[in-house]
Amino acid sequence: MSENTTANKPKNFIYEIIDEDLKTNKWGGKVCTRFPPEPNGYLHIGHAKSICLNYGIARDYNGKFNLRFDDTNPEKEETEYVESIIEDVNWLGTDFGDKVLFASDYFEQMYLWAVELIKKGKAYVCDLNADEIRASRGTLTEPGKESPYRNRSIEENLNLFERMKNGEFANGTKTLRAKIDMASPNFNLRDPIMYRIIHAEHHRTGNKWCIYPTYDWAHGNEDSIEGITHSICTLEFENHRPLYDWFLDQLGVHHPQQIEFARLNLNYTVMSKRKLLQLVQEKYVDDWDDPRMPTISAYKRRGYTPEAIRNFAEIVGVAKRDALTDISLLEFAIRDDLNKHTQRVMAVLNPLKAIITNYPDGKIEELEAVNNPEDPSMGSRRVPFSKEIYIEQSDFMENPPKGFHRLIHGGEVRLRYAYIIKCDEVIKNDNDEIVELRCSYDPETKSGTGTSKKKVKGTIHWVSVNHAIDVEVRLYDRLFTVENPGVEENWLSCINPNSLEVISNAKLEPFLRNAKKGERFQFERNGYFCVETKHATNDKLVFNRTVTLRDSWAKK
RNA sequence: UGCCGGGUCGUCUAAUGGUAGGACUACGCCCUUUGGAGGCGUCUGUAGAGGUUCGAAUCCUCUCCCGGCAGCCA
Repeated sequence: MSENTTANKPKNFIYEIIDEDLKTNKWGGKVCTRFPPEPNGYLHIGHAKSICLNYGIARDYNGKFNLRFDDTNPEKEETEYVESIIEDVNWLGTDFGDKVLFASDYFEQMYLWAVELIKKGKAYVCDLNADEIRASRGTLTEPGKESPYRNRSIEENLNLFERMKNGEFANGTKTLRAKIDMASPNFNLRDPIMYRIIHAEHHRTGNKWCIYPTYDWAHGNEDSIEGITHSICTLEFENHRPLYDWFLDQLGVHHPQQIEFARLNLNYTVMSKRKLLQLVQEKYVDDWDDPRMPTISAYKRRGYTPEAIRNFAEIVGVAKRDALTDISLLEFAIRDDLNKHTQRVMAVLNPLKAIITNYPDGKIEELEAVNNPEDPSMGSRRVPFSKEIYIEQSDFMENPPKGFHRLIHGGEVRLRYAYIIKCDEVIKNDNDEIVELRCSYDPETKSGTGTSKKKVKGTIHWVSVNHAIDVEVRLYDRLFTVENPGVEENWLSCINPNSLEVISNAKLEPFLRNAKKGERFQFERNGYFCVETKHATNDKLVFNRTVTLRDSWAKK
């Protein structure tokens, strides 16, 4: 619980607030944070930032971190979402104690507190309908008008509120409102609604309740009940803080400090749950975990690691200014992690057959290949080499541009872990398409022998034809063609039509035959890939491309 | 035209009256049996105008720009 636990970390303004609180003993040395999702959709990378922030604070200060579902609206919430959220929060590696918490477990307490406010003359039952309330709220420049029901007696309010709870009234016919100030420049203080009548089945409380607390009334109560010290939320709640404070002050209960920070926005994607839901419902993507989505489950399926996500959260930092973060920061985080930890392997995505004419028929050599040059402890493997191999179509050019380091007609290139070969002949079909290469190899140039005097500019990967396994590979690109689709009037028209490319006949070295679902590899010179966990058949392995390798040649 | 926030390299983020720094990106060089990784280097920034001060990104004033707020959503 000391400051030096964070002494070597870069501090954001929230850490500074907490340091100061510890110094002044504001909370008796306690630090308690929470992540309070509404179970109305899947978690996305922006939520991951919030989770990392809140959990990171609890961890760094030896405090406590709660996972609490803000399930106050039965019409939008589902158990499926609760389950996915728990899974994602776990996957990120947070420790939220021995149980998951729910706002719905506090409904009784909140009801009692509402009664208390009525008794203090601070809340009243209002018979205005939604339209009438909107009409009387005023505008940006004009104050609102007080409800004609604002000055009901405490007894009448108590009676009416109980009858609301008992289900005597239809949806929308009555609300419980806080009696604050209809002339406040802050709309949130113009007699905000605390309870609305919703006759709907709640995913946890069933039909026990037909009145449900609004966010404004519920949220501070939830934080208070759990003993939260720092209630961290995003900027759009800044205007709600005075109300958060007002409720807690009226109640005289534990009063956490609300602190707002700027939510994460990533370019070339959308981050609103509403939009993500629409992408799913209208089938622009597979599902919430479609690898093109910015959801946690999608990143997981695509091959991202929790470490990379956490590191990304660290890299983007925490501040109050609005930001549109470049996706390259995320890609850096995942490459950085995968580079250090993944097994290298050779895979030819778009095969072109090459026959090494002077290599003996039927001969097979088992060549040694390093598994990970970044980590010698990962050892090496044997890769079969033979007369017929596949190389990448893009590794051969008849009319190469200046600076092309790969195979050309009459030129030489090294086959990774094998020999230097020379292209002697280009075979084409009737359509003038290259269908095969005839090459010759130099036996003196075998990899690792140190006998090669030759120097070639390029090294390309390959797979032995007779040993190759056929796999499907899915290449993903950004889901949108514009940097900030979320602000476009017709954002759906900005969807990238080429965000998914399926390659059904990629060739892999046999080492991968028994790759397990979710396993990650680097396909040398191509990128990082992982075995698909969801839509894959048994007869063929399917790989998802997590991210490409940096490619300083492709950029020209 | 109301209230609340916010403006620092292309992007994200530090500097809390005392040398505007880091990461990413881009570019260049070195190295390399992955055009990967790694190493080195370069470019680019305090929204504007005044003021206070020996000294201002930081404090004051005015201006400009951006975001949020008029759900019985969160």
